[in-house]
Amino acid sequence: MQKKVTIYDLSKILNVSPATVSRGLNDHPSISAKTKKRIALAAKKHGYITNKFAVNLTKQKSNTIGVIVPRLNSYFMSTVLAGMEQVINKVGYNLIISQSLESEEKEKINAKTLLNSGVDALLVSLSYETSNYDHFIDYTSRNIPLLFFDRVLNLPECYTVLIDNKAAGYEATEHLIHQGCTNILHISGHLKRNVYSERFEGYKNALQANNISFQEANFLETDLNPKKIDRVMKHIKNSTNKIDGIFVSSDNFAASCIKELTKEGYRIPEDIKVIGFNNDFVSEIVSPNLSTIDYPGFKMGMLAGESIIAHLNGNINLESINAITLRHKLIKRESTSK
Amino acid sequence: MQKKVTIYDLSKILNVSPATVSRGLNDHPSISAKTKKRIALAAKKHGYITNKFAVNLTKQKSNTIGVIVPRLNSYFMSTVLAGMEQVINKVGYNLIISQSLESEEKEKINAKTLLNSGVDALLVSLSYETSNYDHFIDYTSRNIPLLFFDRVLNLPECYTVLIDNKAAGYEATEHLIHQGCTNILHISGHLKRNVYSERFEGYKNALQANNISFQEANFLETDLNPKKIDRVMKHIKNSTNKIDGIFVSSDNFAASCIKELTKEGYRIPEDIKVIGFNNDFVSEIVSPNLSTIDYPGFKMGMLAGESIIAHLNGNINLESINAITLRHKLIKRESTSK
DNA sequence: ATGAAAGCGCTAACAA
DNA sequence: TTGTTAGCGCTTTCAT
Repeated sequence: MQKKVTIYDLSKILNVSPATVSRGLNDHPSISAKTKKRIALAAKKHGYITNKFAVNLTKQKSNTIGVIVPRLNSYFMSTVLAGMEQVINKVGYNLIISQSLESEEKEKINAKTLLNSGVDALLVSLSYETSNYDHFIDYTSRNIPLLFFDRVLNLPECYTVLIDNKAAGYEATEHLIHQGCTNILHISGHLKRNVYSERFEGYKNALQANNISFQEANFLETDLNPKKIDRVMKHIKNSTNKIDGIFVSSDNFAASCIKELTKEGYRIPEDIKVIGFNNDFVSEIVSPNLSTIDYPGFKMGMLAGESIIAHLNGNINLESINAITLRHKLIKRESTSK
Repeated sequence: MQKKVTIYDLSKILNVSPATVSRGLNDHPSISAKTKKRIALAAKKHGYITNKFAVNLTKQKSNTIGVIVPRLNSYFMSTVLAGMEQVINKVGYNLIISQSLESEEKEKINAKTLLNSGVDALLVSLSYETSNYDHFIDYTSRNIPLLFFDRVLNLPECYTVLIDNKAAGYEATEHLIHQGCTNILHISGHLKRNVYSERFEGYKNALQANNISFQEANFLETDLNPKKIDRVMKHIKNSTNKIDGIFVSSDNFAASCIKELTKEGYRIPEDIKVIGFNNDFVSEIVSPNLSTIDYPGFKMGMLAGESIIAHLNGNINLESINAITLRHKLIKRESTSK
C-alpha cells in the first residue's frame, strides 16, 4: 500500500506553502510559471493525486450527476444513457446511475441515496408506479437541479425532455388508417405514465379524426413484457370484429406480436398491419420489417445532459423552461404496407 | 435555498455534543435509546441529511464503485450493468458508470477520472484497442480492488469474471458440423480481445477435431457493426468454396446476416446455417430463429458485483482467485436445423 | 508571488 | 453514556 501523498508533503518537499501548491496545481494566475512547473514536476514524481473527498467537502459539490431510470437493460434506455454519458463526461462530470426496477419504493430510496451522496443534479425517468412527487422535493428545496426525461411528471415546475407522444401516437394510428385499417387494436403500457397515456390520446384522436369510433375492446393496457404475449394473442383471436391493425407502444412487443401472429397463420401485413414504437434494432430484423416511430434516444440523452450542464454552469436557467420536445419520425416499413 | 443543517446545529439544539449526535445518527451502541430517539427526531424535524463529503473525507472511502465498459448501448452490456447495479445498490453502494467507446485513450482518461473521484473499486470490460495495463497500476499500487469482466486482460494478476469462450466457440462450431456443415465461415470481432480470439480458437479446434482443415479465407475479423454487413456479403458471394455454415461472434450481426442472406436468395438453414453468440432478444425474433450461445450477462454482472463487494467487506480475497468462469449454453434453433 | 490560518462536516481516540 | 479534540486534505481570504 503506497502511502498517499498530499499537498502538504509536496509543500515540504518544495519548501513552499500548501496554499502555493494548491494554487499551482489548479493553475492559479498568481503563481509564477517557474513555481508551477516545479510543483507539477514534484506532483508527477511522487504520484500525487488530488483527494476529491477534500475538494468536495470544501467546495460542496461533487461533479457528479445522478440518474434514475426504470431499468438499465432496455435498448432505448441504454441508448439514452450512452448519450448522457458522452456529453457529461466530456465536461468532467461523472454519472451515478441507478435503476428503480419500476418500483416507486426503490425510486424513493435511490433518490434519497443520490441526494445523500451529494450529486450536483438529478436526471430521472419515472417508474411505472410512481405517482407522487414527494421524494423529489428534497432536491428542489435544496436547489439541486432536477430534470425529467421520457417518463415525466405532469407538473408545471418540472423541467422535462421528451418527444410529443400524442402527435407520434396520432401519426402511427393515422398511418394504419391510411393503409386501410379500420379496426385497430392499441397495445399500451401503463396509462399512469405520460408516454403511454399520450400515445393513447393520439390514437383516439386519430380514430376520431377519421370517423372511426373508439372501441374499449380495442385497447389493451399491458406491461409490454414480450413474455406475456399470450394474453394479447387470445384477445386478438377472440375479438368479435376482426382486427386489421395493431399499434404497439414498444418495438420489442410489436416484434413478438408479429412473430406470434405469423406462427398462428396470420399474414402480416395482408391480414393485420402492425406498427411499433421506438425504432429499436429489432424493428429492422423482424420479418416483415416493422414500421415504427423513430424515437431519438441518444439525442434525448445528450440533450438532457447538455441542459443540466448548461444549467449548472449558469449558462441557461432551467426554471424558465418547462419542456424540450424532440423531433420524432414515422418510419414506414413492410409491416404496414398495402 | 434552505440552509443546510449540520450535526453541530443539532448538538446545539439538543444540548449534547456533536459526537453524541454523530453516534446517535449512526446507531452507535453506547448511546442510550432515549438520546437516540431525541436525535433522530430533531434530525428529521430540521431536515438534516448527512454530508457524505465529510464522511468520505474522514473515512477515505466513498461507497462508490467505478465501472468502465466499451459502450452502454449494447444489449449484453446493459444486461450486465443491470445485474451489477442490483447487487451493489442493495448493500448501499453506488455505481459510477463510464464508457470507453472502444478507445484506449478514453479508457485511460476514465480510469484516471474514476481513480480521482475516489471509487472504492473498479470494474472493467476492455475496449477493442486496449493493449496495455499501465492505466490500471495506479489502482493496484493503491490497493484499490480491480476486477475485469467479459473482455479481460490475459495477466495472472488480473481477477476476472467471464465465460469459457473457447469452449463456447468450440460447441457452436461443432454444432454446425454436426448439422452437416463442412465449409464454415467465422465472423469474429477484433482478435485483440480475449472473447473473440478464444472463440476463434474454439472454432479452429472444433474444425481440427472433426478433420476439417482451417481456411484463412473462412475467417473474417470485423468490428461486428451491423451497418458494415456489405463486406461480409461480398465475401460470402465471392468465396470459391460454397459456404454452408456461419459462426458469428454476435447475435446482432448474425441476425443482420440472416436478413441480408435471405434477401439475396439464400435459404437459411437449407443453404447456409447460422449460429450467433449471446442469446440476445433479437435471436428469438429473427426468422428463422437464431441458434446461439446463451451468455449469462445478468448473472455475470451480479457475480462481478458480489465478488467486489465481498472483497471490500473482507469476506473473500480476490487475490487468491484468478478467474470465475460462468456456465454458457448452446441454444439450438431453426437457423441451424437440418 | 507567496504564506498563514480558518473552515468545510464528520468520525474516533481518548477522557471523563 | 457522553464530551473534547484532533484530524481527514483541500481551498480561500487576508496578510505580507
